[in-house]
Amino acid sequence: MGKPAASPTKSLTAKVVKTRLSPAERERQIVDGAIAYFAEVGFSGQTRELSKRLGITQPLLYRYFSSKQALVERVYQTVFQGRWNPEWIKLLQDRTQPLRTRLIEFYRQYSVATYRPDWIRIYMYAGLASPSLNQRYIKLIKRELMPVMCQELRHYCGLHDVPHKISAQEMEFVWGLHGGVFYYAVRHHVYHIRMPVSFMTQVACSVDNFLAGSISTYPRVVAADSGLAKPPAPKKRIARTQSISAKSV
Amino acid sequence: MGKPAASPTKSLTAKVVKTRLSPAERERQIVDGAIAYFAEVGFSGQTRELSKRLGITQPLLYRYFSSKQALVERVYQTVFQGRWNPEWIKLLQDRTQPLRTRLIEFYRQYSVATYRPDWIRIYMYAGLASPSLNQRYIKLIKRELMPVMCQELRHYCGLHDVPHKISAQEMEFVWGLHGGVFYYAVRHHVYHIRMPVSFMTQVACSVDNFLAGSISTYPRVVAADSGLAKPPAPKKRIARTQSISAKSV
DNA sequence: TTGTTTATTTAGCACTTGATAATATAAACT
DNA sequence: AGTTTATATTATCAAGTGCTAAATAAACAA
Repeated sequence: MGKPAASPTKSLTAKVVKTRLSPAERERQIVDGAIAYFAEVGFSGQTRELSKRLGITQPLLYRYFSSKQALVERVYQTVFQGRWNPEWIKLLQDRTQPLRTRLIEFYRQYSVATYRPDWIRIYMYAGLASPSLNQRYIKLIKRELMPVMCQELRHYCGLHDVPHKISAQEMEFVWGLHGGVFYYAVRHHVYHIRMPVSFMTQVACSVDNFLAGSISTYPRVVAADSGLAKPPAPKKRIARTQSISAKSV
Repeated sequence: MGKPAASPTKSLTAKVVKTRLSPAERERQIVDGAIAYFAEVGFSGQTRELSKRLGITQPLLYRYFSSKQALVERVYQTVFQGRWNPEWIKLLQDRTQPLRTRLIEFYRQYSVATYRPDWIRIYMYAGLASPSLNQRYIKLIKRELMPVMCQELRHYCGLHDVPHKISAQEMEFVWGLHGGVFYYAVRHHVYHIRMPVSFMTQVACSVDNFLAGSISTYPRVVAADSGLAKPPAPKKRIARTQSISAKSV
């Protein structure tokens, strides 16, 4: 069975007790290990290497998951699911606090839930392999988070009685902040850039700048939408957009 | 040799003219194909499938590249190299134009060079597989682009005679804008999200908000750094940083 | 103890995949 | 046309890879 080279003197300590786990426990262990492993090497990682890291044999994986694909999808599901906390909406809508405070606190909590190496890496691997899951996640953000942020931003900017629905331009306006914060996390956790400014310091700074600018910028965005969202009749001149010197290069 | 099923009547048209390319041309063709292929499926893509797409046999790849790894590195090199145009610095420093105009024009040109599916996807695959290349690229941005943007931003905010060097906090401030713009491109080209607001419209909007906020925010960032960048003598109280209500959730 | 159940391992199949050597063949040069 | 040169293909290897069936051993019940 074992390698004949193993000296018998070690047999006392070498007799590794292979405990049999309950199916539920073993399954959880496999999923956890798979998350860590696939986050590290991507979904083209091998089942043998995964099993090795788990300290089990490779065929055992197939007792719990019918195929590698099934395991991968379980990893997807586990990672993407339950990352959204509905409490965040209430937090953002709590107007007893300044919006600045709410946004900063939101990003603090949001980052704890999602901006960690495992999540971000699997998020990126998944997005590259097949973007449908990311699309769904982004749709969640777009549906749950963005309208609330826009609503609070309208209030913050004194736009109290804007009749029309929140527009795509307004959403995109907020995505600007959101994307900047996200990319900080990517540089940090995926590219392993040394970040001289802490995440929360940077969030505070970004939020400050975002809000300070919004006072003058956001009303224009809100106003622009109502009329310009759909084709606003081709009244304007043609050469309107940027025709900045094409001199260079 | 061939499949016996092939009817001889087809031999006239079926005789595909396999043109022999010059080594330089063939090599270029392989690299181009490899960029497109690896951008699509990642670097775990197979050499057989790549050769199939190129319309050549798989061993032919090994006449031009000693190993798959060599080809991959050539792809890295080709994609990452020569994306940076030094003219952009001059463009950004041309104070005969408003900073807003310069920033928008910069992002127009920058996006043409880098925010395309191939580049972004390979950038992300590379970053996940081994971040060293991305680190080098980000270092380039940090060294060439960020200081210039910060300098122009100082000028824009009327901070004419700031003695000290541009700080990490200032750089990070600009990364906020840069990251937001980048993430737009990721959502668009990697996650294939339908973007209802065009890239340039969104860039203009982000730049506007960034600049509008900077007037009040950036001076504080610049000032904060000079003293606080390095450990500023432990004079201050301890519980200084964020102590935002930890009440929720 | 003995038997039953089932988690876990051993052994191995079928296929893929990077890589190589031998061979064929198109172009270049007498 | 005949010879040479180097491009391109065919055939194939060895290691890796997802997956399966049978053997083994731990837990539990009689």
